[in-house]
Amino acid sequence: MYDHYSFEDAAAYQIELAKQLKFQPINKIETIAGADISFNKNSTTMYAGIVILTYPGMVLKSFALETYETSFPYKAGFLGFKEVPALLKVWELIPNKPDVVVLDGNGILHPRRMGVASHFGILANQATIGCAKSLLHGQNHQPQNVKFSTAEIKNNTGEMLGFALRTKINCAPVYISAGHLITQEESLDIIKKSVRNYRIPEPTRLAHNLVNDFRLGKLKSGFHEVAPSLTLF
DNA sequence: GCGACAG
DNA sequence: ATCTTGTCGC
Repeated sequence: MYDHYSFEDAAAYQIELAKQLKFQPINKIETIAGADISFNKNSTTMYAGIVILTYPGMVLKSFALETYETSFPYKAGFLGFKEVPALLKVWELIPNKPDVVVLDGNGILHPRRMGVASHFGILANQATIGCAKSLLHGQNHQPQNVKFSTAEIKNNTGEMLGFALRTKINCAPVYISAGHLITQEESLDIIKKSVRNYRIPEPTRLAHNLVNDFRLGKLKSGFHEVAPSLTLF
């Protein structure tokens, strides 16, 4: 899909896509999804997966897995070109779309406001949140070593582009930013409510686990419903 | 030119 | 991202 794009073309395309970004609160959230990619080093095969869980219960309900071929290389600032095409393919397998999707990477916390979460959000016309494990753009003070302590991230212009969030004591923070069709504050709130006992919030953590099992042949492609566990009685 | 650099 | 052993801390 983007295999023939030069980085110069890609940057111009990101600037155009960014003009379509919209930030508004989500009315009601009952389901949240996590999306991620896994691949073997030096391979063009991408193993994409999207998991859907209840919100705020964080109970896994279903998940979709699919492969996609791409030769677009990884380059800081252009992650969407490598991952979004594969994610859009798995996205089609989901019958009932979730209320919001969390991506492993940034939203508008990006030099051209078009991180992988914003990129996917625009193309899928879907509310998205970016949750990165390391900082790509901007600067911030270190949040206190207290659970859910935050620090604003600003760029050299002074624009507030996201938050560093300490999801677990003694662990490095994660970086949250709005992707599309959501606000910065709501993105932060939703991620806080999606954290359990790990540094990585449940949507992205489970997506990462399943996509890795998929790559290792432990799971097959397609849409899967998870048998409801009877917590009752 | 120098340093930074999601996954 | 993936590969990969030991090691530090709760």
